[in-house]
Amino acid sequence: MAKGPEEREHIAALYREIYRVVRRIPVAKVLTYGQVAELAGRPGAARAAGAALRASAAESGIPWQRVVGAAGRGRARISIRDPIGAAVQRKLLEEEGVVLSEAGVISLAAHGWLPVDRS
DNA sequence: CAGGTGACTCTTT
DNA sequence: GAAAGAGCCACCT
Repeated sequence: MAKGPEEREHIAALYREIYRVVRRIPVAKVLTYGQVAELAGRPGAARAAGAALRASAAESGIPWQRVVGAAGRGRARISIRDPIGAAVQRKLLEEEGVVLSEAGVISLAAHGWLPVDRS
């Protein structure tokens, strides 16, 4: 494939934007991967948002636990496949006040973050 | 370089 | 409402 320097910088810029968006999510609020991608200026790149967050898990200062998968109907749910990782995210969210059902489902009406409403 | 994978999402069965 | 299909983007082999 041989990615050119331009394309690589483009992707690096996308990651930086994704991290910027995630860092702005308030405590006890969540965004879906799709919303993060959209706010980062790349609608449709939800999967890329997931990859970016996976890579950022090791870094500090990024509240990755506040990004979840869209489940439709104003609902979202933990989307990490690995049971251990999912448990970690659940714990982090509960510690900051996010309410999750036993199946890991979160109400966006209660915890969904609307950037325009940031007061 | 091509094919497989997944922390995605929406539509249709 | 779960399961399957089809798009999507970047990563890894």
